[in-house]
Amino acid sequence: MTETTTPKYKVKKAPRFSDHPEPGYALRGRIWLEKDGELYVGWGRVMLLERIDQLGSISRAARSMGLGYRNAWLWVEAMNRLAPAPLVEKSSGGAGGGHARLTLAGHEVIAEYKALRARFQEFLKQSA
Amino acid sequence: MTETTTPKYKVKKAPRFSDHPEPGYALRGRIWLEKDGELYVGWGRVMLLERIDQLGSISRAARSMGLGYRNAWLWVEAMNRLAPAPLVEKSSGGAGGGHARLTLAGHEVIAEYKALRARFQEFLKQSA
DNA sequence: GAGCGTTATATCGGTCGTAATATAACCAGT
DNA sequence: ACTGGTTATATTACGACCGATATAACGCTC
Repeated sequence: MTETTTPKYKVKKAPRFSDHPEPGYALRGRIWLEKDGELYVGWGRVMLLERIDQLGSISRAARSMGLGYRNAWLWVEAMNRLAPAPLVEKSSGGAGGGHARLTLAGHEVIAEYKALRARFQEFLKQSA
Repeated sequence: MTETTTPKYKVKKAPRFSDHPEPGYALRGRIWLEKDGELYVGWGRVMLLERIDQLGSISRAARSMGLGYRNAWLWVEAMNRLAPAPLVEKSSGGAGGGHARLTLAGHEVIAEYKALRARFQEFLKQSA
């Protein structure tokens, strides 16, 4: 008999951002900010904010990072709702169809999170 | 008209372990160990190892922490496979139906991860 | 060898998040 | 007015993970 090597169980997954599946053992981790237990800012959202800042629109930012527009829009919506002041200023219609720009608060959040993340990466490296 | 307040979108989630949904802003995070990009040890798995050590069986450990036996078994299987040496020693049949015990390596992994986690908690507190 | 509780394994169904798709609203330019 | 690309929103479909369930294998005890 051909004994089709029983496929066992599959365990893999495909995380969304910044995965460097190195060989051997590795210490990995994630950090994020919550507001009242709800996700406020994480790495993906910060990347989105940066792209919006660079490209001027949610849809372009989403496309550029392989993210669906729907999700991108939901994320922006959530961040604006959870932040003390909106991070992204949106407008539909008009020249070019519309646009989205970062507010000062948006830029600040990017800077804060990236600084935090840098310290965290350092922590992971130290602890490895 | 009664205008049934459009339910909008839902965003909530229900993480598995150690969640303390505090009000206001909070820095949260998770760390885990991977082997070749696959999850090796995380908080849930360490909890499982501890329960196995205390209760002497996978099924009792699983029940005690509201985890399905299937998952508990899969986790143990994965950990044993990914570890340099098995963390859990299993045997079926016999007195009591069978049992599972931690190896020395199992105890070491628990200690290592918990120490790491403690440092991480400290990091989160400092960075908040 | 019958019983028992555990390990071991397969299968089905629900749930949840995301992808894909579709469509409307918007509005400065022309 | 019409155009064009974006924001805004709903709907559907799909795939992964988990819970529940079922059943076999195991081996000590009686």
